[in-house]
Amino acid sequence: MRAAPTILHLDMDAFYASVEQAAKPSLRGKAVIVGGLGPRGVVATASYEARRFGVHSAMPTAQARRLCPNGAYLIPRFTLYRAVSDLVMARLRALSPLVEPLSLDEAFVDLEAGGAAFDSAGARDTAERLRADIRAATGLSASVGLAGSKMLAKVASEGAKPDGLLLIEPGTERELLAPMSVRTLPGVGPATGEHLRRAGITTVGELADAGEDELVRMTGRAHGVALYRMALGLDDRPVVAERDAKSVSVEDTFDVDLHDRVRIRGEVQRLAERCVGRLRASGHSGRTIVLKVRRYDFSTLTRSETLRGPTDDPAVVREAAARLLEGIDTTGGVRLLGVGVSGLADYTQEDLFAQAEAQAEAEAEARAQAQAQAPAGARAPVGETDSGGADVAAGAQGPNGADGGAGAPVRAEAAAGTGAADAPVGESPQERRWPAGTDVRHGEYGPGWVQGSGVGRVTVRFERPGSPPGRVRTFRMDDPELEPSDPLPLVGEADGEHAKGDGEHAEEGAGGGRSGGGG
DNA sequence: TCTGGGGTCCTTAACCGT
DNA sequence: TCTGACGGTTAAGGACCC
Repeated sequence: MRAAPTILHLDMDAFYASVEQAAKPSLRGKAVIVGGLGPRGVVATASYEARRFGVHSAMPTAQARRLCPNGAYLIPRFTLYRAVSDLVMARLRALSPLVEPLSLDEAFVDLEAGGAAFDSAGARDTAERLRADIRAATGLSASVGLAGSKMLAKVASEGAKPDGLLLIEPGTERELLAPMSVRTLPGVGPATGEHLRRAGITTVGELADAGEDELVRMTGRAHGVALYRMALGLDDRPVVAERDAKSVSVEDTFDVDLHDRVRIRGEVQRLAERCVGRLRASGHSGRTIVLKVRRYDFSTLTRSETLRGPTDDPAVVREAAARLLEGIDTTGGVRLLGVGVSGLADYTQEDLFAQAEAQAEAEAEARAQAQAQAPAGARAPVGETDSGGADVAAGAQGPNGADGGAGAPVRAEAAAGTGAADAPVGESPQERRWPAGTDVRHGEYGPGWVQGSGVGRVTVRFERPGSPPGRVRTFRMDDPELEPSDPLPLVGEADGEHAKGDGEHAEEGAGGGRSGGGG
């Protein structure tokens, strides 16, 4: 009674980069790198064309530019990726109620639970239809792994990439795994891999031979047991739809290290506000406030404080974060700051009033106890919770249209300035930023995207998902005809229209993608 | 120009109460 | 009363994943 290979793992190929290529016809077949573009940015996703140059995720963008100077470097556009992801996940949910998303571009599906397949042939069939379906809906390719467990399905999809399908027949898993590197197992990263290598273990087969006791001794209880089972191909974790979030956090890495204590305090306050904004948006409150500080030498400290009860009051989180910061030595400089909240409860707006009260009282310890106990029944009208009103407004200044902020955290001061009145920057007031990859619309030329900018100019390529590669034009940064716009759907109202296939050599357009003023 | 951002889970240590 | 074992909670750090 071995399990039929009806656990499916789906992995979209080079997802962010593929979406960009689908959205920007001139980039198809070109090296595309999506990630942070600042001096400390890293690559989130590289297209397969870029990987041929040795570029891969998690590599510093600066290094990627050295390896692949002619690639197109773009900031991530999460709103668009999320929209595409929703289309894909909807396809999966049509197959089974048991869909477990791992990220925007990956998910497990229990086909048997949905009645979509009960044996190898059925699973293969379903998976091929799914891949075709996803391609039709999004224009993107996906790789699929099928096996009797999550771990093996994932190993299979890895082997299927790109644009493939691989099914591991029950009974063959041990032989299949044995020669593979220990690093192919989920949970074995650089540290554990190196640890095992020093013990002379490099393959999954050797891992299995080592035995459970030995592995537990080497890597600890939980890890060792899991490792041994995986090495044998054993994995009975179920596919679970809907898992609750356990924490919410935000962090920013700065272009240059921060030294000024006042500035550092200010940034922590901003991060606390942002964090609470996200916390509330998710309908949660939380009990433990965490401050994260990465110093100039990359050493990372965290400090946390657990409150008496959960809160979603920005003032409370700000103050806790400020307190935690006071205990940290920042001489030498700070490269990253972060604020998080964990110990989540799904308290929502009604509890705000009670929370604020409880916290105000928190200093007076004895009474706080009584407060926490108070029934949540005292639901205050939202309008009355003064603090509530205030931070709703504060939260509202963030999501100003595009979520572009995600791409350029480091320039937060400038970027946040778009909607906020708080920009203290006196000079160059109308200076707009046009990060590479941004969607724009021009009054005369229509939709396009920013290919690069610098020295007061911005270069835009006018094309859209359904169109042939478009042509490039350069404008002044403050051109009134030019404005940011929302992304267009990848597949949709096929704008049939003018299919003017003029030559307009799109070639070498990618080269222009470099945004740096360097050129 | 070294090394993002958002998470999860595990381990260890300290501390408290039984 | 002293001591030890043990469990739960909190805090800090680390590994890992996409």
